[in-house]
Formats: sequence, C-alpha cells, structure tokens
Amino acid sequence: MAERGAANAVFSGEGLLFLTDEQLRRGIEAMFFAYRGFTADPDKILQDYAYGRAHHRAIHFINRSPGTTVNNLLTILGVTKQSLNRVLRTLVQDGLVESRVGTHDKRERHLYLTEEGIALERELSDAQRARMRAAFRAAGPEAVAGFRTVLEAMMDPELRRQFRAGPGGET
Amino acid sequence: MAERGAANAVFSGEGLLFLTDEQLRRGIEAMFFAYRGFTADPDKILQDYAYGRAHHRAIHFINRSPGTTVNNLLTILGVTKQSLNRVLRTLVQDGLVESRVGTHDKRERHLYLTEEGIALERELSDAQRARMRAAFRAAGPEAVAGFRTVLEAMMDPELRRQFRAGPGGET
DNA sequence: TTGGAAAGTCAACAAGGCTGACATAAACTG
DNA sequence: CAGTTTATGTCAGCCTTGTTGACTTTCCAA
Repeated sequence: MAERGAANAVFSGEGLLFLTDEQLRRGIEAMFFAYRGFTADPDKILQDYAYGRAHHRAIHFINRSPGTTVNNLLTILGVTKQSLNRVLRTLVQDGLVESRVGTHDKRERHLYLTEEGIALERELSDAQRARMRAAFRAAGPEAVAGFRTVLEAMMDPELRRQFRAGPGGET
Repeated sequence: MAERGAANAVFSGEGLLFLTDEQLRRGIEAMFFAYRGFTADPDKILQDYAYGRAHHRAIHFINRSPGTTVNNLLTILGVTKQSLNRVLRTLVQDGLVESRVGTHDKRERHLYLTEEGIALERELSDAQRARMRAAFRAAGPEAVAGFRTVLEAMMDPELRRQFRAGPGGET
C-alpha cells in the first residue's frame, strides 16, 4: 500500500515521523506481541497453583493497595462483581487473601494479602519485574520515558486518571 | 548509551532513571491499562458482529499475509490449532474468509479475506489505528521510538524475530 | 509400498468473561 | 421510624476461547 503524506505526518526536531497505516500496524502488532511476553512468565507460574490471570490481577492490586475494598477493585479491574467474586472466593478459601469487615462502614470488605498471598505475589511480580527490568535496561532511559508516554496516551481517560493517581488515589 | 549505576539504576545524559521495584510496578500497570485501551475500540465493534478478539486476531493476520496457511497463523497467534480452527470455521461459514486447498501441498489451506472480510478488517483496524495515531501524535516521535524499542525488548526472542521479519518473513 | 509425520477437523471440557435475579446488611434520607 | 440506596455476595445460565484427545487426509522417506 502507498504511504500517505502530509495528513499523517508529525514533525520533530530530529526528523519526520510518518504515521502511515503501515507504521501504525507495526505499533499495533508490537503491542500484541509484547503483551504476550509481558504475561508469559506469570502465566507459567500460575499453572503450578491452578490459578489464572484473573487471580494474578486481583493479587497484584490488593498488594498495591492493602485494605482496598471490593468496589475499588471492581473499578480498577473493569470486570463484573460476579466475575471478581468467583476469583476472590477461591483466594480467600485458599488462605491467600483476607477479607475484613469495614470499621467505618460495615458493608465494605477490606482486602489484604496473607503471608501466603504475599509470597505468591512476590513470586509472580519478581518474574514480571525481571522481564520489565531487562527490557528497560536494554532499551535505555529515554526509550523508557517514551514507552510510558505512549502507553499513557493510549489509555482511556478514566483509566489514565486512575493510573496517574496511583495506589493512594483510588478513593 | 547507558551506564549502570547502582544495582537498579541506569544513568543517562539527561539524568538518573531508577529501576526500583516501584518504577517497574508503574511500568507493569501501564502495560495493563494501556492494553485495555488498545483493545477497547475493536471489542466494541466486534460485539455487533457477535465475534470476539480471537476473530479479530485471525482477520488481522490473514489481512497482513494473504494466502498464509493455518500453520503459519498458529505460530504467530500462539494458540492451539483446535482453538484457531473454531474461529476460522465461523469466519469461513460467514463468508469473511476463504480457505483454498494448497496446490503444492494439498494438506495446507491457504487463507484469504473475502470482500466482506476486508470490509470488517478495515472497520476494526481503522478504529484501532485511530487510537494508536492519536497516542503517537500526543506523545511525539521520540516517545514513539522509545515505545517501540521497549516493546521489542519485552517480547520473547522468537516472537521478536517474527515481529521484525514482518509480513513477508513468516516462512 | 508402507509407516510415520504433518495439516487440518471434530468433540468435549475448563477458565473466566457476561447478564439477570435475588438476599442481606448497613447506611442514608425524608 | 419507614423507605431507599449502597456494598457485597450468591445462584443460574450463557458465551468466547483456551485446552487435550482422537481422527482423517495427505505427503514423504525408508
């Protein structure tokens, strides 16, 4: 296919970046292949525990924000409560997650990782961080900054807000 | 290029980038949230056709490499042939994909998009490219270069090879 | 020419999304 | 206080998409 000209070009101090359909297709495939690598290591570990990605996500965000409520988790994960509940139930039953009734508001359940939960979280995130660290080192600091900038720009506005707010910000 | 500082730091001309666990966690979450945005638009369109992400992936890679075989697709998609076959069957039945018996090797099926398949591919990729284009424009050319560098570094080596080879290269 | 390998298909099962309906307890509101 | 809303949990059932196992057809090499 022919490259499109001015309509899809962005000028920078260093040169011209053509946002041709072909360039964008490369970006799309890069996301697809990279995400596979991104999840590969945790997925392998999870098999040994008979858990899936859904469990990993729950464990990750409970670890990030100990004491977070079910509702907070629902917002961040973007799944239905039935879906999350199924996962949460097995994690509580297996003793990886503790669910405490709220003190302020007794309707809420505050979620914490147990010692065992923390151990699995560490095993999973060690693997994932190792790959991320290797990629960041190989790519260099400026590439990492660009990586983050583009990823942020790709998020839905509401998710971007959540992301920027960080662990403390999910009221 | 970067020098190593302390165990988790990388030095660059512009400053110190600490690869602390916290920084890496931010990178991990950025991938998670960005992938959600990345798939959001096509997912919405696919609902109208009662298709899923698996159909999108098949359509994408058949469009990228017309005449590719089922086996080629399997390698790229990283699923079992049974899983792919189910998706392919519905696409063929619905008249979006044509499957031609190989001339050279009659065991092989060569896959092509029909006119209708091309139309859906365009609708899906237009949506996905629009978001990618907006993100690339907002982030700027240097960020885009960094984005690609990090994503490549995150891929499994075999997938990275596939990615770099591009449409012509999946022998 | 025959046995194994490769490509593809069909069947059945599991994980993890989804919706809808409903229950309970706590908090809030008029 | 009565009625409503909110937070959570649960049951039932459906769909997509991953898996393994068994099978057919085709190709190729000993």
